[in-house]
Amino acid sequence: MQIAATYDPEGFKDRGFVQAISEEGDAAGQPRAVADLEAEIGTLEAASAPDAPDHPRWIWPATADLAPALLRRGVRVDRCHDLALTEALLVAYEGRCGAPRSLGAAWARLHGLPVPPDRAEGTLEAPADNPTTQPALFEPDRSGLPPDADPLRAVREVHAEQLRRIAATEHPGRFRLLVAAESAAALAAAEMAHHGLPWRADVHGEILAEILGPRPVDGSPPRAMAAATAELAAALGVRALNPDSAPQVTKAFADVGVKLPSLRRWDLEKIDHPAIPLLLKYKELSRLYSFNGWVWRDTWVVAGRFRPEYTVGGVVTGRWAARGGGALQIARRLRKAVIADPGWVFVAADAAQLEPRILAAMAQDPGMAEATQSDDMYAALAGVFEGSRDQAKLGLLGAMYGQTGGGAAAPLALMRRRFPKATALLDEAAREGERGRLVRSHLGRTCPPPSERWQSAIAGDAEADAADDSNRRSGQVARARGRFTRNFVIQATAAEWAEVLLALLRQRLRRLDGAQLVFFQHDEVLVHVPKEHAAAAAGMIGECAALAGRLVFGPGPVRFPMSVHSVECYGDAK
DNA sequence: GAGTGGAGCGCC
DNA sequence: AAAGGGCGCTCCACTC
Repeated sequence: MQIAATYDPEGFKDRGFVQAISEEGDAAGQPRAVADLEAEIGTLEAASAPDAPDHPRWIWPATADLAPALLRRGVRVDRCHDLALTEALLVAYEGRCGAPRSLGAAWARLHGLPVPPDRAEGTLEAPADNPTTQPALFEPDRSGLPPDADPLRAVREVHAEQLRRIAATEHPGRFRLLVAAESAAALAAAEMAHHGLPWRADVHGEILAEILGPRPVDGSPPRAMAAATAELAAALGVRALNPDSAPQVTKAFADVGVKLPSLRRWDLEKIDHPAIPLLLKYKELSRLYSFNGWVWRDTWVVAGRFRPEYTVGGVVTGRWAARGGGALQIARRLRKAVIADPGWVFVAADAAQLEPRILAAMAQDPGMAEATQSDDMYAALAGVFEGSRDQAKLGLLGAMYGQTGGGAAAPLALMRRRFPKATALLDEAAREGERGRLVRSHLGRTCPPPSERWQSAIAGDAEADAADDSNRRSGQVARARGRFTRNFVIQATAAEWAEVLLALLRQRLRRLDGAQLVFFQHDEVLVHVPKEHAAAAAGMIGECAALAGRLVFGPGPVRFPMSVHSVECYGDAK
């Protein structure tokens, strides 16, 4: 059963409307005003089992606006159709990537009215002392609907129109799966933000103290950083130096006769001078201090949980973005602070070599598909690449990233010869990009059109006097676009496979009392679960990975193995 | 003093 | 001759 649901944009926070609608998107019941929309949703969710045929699928403006409030009240929703996320997928498919996606925008487009811009998402505030703080009585309305519009009717109309547009895509079944997975992912993201990632502030503090020294009381740099700065200055023969200042560092090295091509670690490591290791040491310490130091811990770890906010579809390729605390860049050495509650464990799973497997499945390349039978594709292909696993990895990754030169040249040539179908798929995507065309993932997520810079570089090509220079530049811009589209088809399809996996896993984990999804990072998932359920959760992850492969690509030979570990500490997972 | 852009790092 | 995709975050330098 599908139920349209929306807050009353005019009313108190909790007021809203619901109405049953048919599979085709038509009204199938009377609209009802309810005094407490969240309670109403909870009641209807609880009225039937999740796998019952009449269990609700909520058609609503935006999961990100509704799900947090529902979770605060203990309401867990099973399925939804997120109109804003779907609208974003559809406008991108139709070549208008980035067009406003709110319910109000979609409704205005439908009626030929001026389209309001999306309301900027508020910047994420550091969490308050009490993470369950009640929201304000009036929530700002983000729907973008004009005040005189009937919100329920807008939901109904936009939904019906979206169903029509989905049916008009080249592969409607695939697109429907994409919409379902994206909507389920939004529910999962809200749940993860609600649960938070277990984080031991005391263990974090021990790591910092060990590496940086005691916490400074006055905002001065910690002991180890001050020492590294002093040693660096001494080695360069200067009295004082700010190692974070590129001009100062460049000049100090120049004064001792060393020309630095850049301050990147990669470039610095090639230079033989006693001050270089000191500079690298400083950069390492400084990164920890400024990015994940005491200030970070005190800001983001509240009541034993790290609570970032995830943005589903926040990246053009369909990967999630995260705001707050750099959630998708948790440094490896800090994962020691991610420790399960007493009696609980993490079941940590990551998809092994996901992107080459995605390529094998998309391209239906028999040689690559054969290699996916192994848990280590690169090792399985070493024979093809003159016995070297490293060369196999270089060839596969280089082909997907658009690398051409350097050490990758030889393995890329082998890749081209031995896996022609896979190479052809990538080359085709790159060619389309270089011509300014759009490319799509397997399920239909579509890349943005070329930037203005790209357009003007190509256009400027014809007019420029210095034709050589201009040609070279426009060629560079076109090739950069080609590398983007080449990678897009793989990264975007990998992201949708991962979202399908997440959607399946989220459903299945309901059977395990207490199990919580607490972290998701592109191809990796962390489940926090009572110890006695760890084996069951691990089994579910493997099953869901295999099922995700069949749902996205249909039956086929490509394997998607997961590497799964039950650990008390995330740092022990790999 | 606030805002912007680039450099650089580290996660996938 | 060389030519690697996506992000978030922090720093500095620079501009207004």
